[in-house]
Amino acid sequence: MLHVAEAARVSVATVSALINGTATVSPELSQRIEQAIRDIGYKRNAIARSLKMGTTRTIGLTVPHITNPFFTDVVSVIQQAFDRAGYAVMLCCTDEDLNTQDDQIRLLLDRMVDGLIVARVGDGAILKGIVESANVPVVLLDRVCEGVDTDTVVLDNQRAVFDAITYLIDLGHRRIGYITGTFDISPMHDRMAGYREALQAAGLPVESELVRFGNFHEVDGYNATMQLLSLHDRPSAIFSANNPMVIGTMKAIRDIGLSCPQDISVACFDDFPWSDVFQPQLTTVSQPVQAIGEQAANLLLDRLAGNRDAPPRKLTLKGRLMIRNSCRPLGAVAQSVSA
Amino acid sequence: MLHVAEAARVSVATVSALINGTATVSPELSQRIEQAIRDIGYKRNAIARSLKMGTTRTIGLTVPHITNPFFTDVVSVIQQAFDRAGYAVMLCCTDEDLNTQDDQIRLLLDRMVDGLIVARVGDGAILKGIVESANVPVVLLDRVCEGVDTDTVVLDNQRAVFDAITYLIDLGHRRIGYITGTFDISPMHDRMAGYREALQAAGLPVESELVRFGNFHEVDGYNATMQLLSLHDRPSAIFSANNPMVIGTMKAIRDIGLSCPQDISVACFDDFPWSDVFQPQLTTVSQPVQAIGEQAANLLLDRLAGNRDAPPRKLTLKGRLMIRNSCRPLGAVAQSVSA
DNA sequence: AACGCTAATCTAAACGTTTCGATCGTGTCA
DNA sequence: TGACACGATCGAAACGTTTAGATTAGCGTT
Repeated sequence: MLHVAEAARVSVATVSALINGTATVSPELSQRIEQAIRDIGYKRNAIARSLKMGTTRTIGLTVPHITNPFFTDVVSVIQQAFDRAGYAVMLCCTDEDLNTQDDQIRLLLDRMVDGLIVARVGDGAILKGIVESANVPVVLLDRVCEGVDTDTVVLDNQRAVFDAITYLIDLGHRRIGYITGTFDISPMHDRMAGYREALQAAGLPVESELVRFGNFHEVDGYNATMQLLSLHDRPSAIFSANNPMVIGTMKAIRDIGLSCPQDISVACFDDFPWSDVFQPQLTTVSQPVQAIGEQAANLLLDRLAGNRDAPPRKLTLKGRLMIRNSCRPLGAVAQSVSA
Repeated sequence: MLHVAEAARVSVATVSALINGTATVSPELSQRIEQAIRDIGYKRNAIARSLKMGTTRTIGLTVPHITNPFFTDVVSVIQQAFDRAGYAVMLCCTDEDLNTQDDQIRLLLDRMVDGLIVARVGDGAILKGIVESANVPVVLLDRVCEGVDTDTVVLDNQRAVFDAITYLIDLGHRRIGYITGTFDISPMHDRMAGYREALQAAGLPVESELVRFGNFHEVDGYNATMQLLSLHDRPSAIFSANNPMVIGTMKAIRDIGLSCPQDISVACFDDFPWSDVFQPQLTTVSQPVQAIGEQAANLLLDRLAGNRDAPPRKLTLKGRLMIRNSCRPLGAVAQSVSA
């Protein structure tokens, strides 16, 4: 900018005024300056600007795994929304690891991000600290965090799983295996509550041998399913509480020589774009990813636009059960298949 | 830092020296400073540091669509690699749009990213300018760019498609539909060359009615497939040159009342994690995503480590044909199926 | 003619670091 | 004992912007 100013024989203040439109500058100087900018190929340095202005027009986004299609889609929507608003987004993947998450949030804050969207991991003690020291607005995505009172957008997980399990019960299933991630994040907790609630509403027992834990990855779903299928009295249906794990479930079913839905019914949380067209067509709980991403972006953009003092807004969206053909009715139909 | 210095009754220079270990500072001052840092909760401002140092420890990464599983995986690998190295990554999605890409690259450069990894779009004129003005190292991913001479990691696309098409020909297919994206990006061009080469090697004609263009999205694959299937003499196999489009292909096959592989064989570029387990199990060309991401990251990290003057390095990796059950042999087997 | 008002422009401080060169004790050696 | 080197510390400039406040010129009023 100094060079531009010299070339145009004006002060840097005038150049700045012209670029930002913060003051009127005469036509002749404007022209000289614009010419100089072109000649030199000047580009404003956003870092210097950020330092002075105290804002980077960059936000931080952390998710557990970008390869989980749910997060892929949400990240994509959020990225687009901020792109439109002229913000850059720094993406971090925490790999479901609390320390990694802490490091990454620190890294983002050091870089003076203007805001944070976090699909958190772990118990959120650090998050609490950040939200309370309250220099940047934070919106929590997909996962609430007790004790952290800030903008949030989540799904009504309990209701969604309740509906899915009730659907299985209505089909005649009585022993329904349930594969979950660890309970330190709210969705897993709430989804489990939906499972319990549905069983209880139907007067069925909640049997602990039917509930298996995994660490969110395909391989965990595989192992959990293997355990379920080798039970003495094996379940007739399996519900997987996240979608990378359901791939493992299907592989386990195949490897053990069974088939879905003939021998065992399967449903899971989170939809796949290809579910409609490959067999078995999975019955899933579909999250409104577009809305989730947009709402999260809007909440944050609103804070960034200056609306800092409004009380925390908590949005809860509804999931939708997508009934396809991976779950079969038990009873009458069972005979016809085994015949 | 000023506050820390005051609280510890030292100069800012000493605080800086301690934090960065750039000079020895006596035990007693060290202790006072560390105490002050803890008391105040001081965090070094990375923006100010970047301004002074001329480096942000941030890189820019642009891809066409993060929802394309290939890019999802590559982004994930790259993100991890830079995370390990203490770099942040700014992610941009260009949506296969040249102007968007230009804007985003400018945005990244304004923010003084230390380097750029680009899966480009369009003809790359801007890219050429950037690479030539040469203040930041650029590595090209997945897509080369003629006239731009810089580090690159790509697949041997022609060979990979040659192998896939040859496989179909060996199965007895003679009319093989081919769905491609536009030729302004190198992989589409090279993959088409592989298709041509395979047909010619087998003495088969390249018929233009069998080649359909789409804009990389599922819906484009759908439309292209519809056209292919309504040809007077329809193809017995379809190869899709990217993987979002193959979902559209499968939907079109379903909607038109045919089934794969009984009525029509399908193969595509890029693998899916679930291909093994859902029916039909797609035969695909699998790219070594892990290696691609790591190599790209390594090339850039090497430049960032100071190795600026080495001549551009061009890496070409090999794809792998994953034969599953979505393509069936023509001839003898055909009868037994239709019986 | 002196005055005030407005519009255009400039000067200089500030943002929070890093780093060069200067300063100041202290101990060592001739 | 004076000179000197050395280690520890500090002062201040610099990175490239923004912006408050000062300055200047032009012009209409009284």
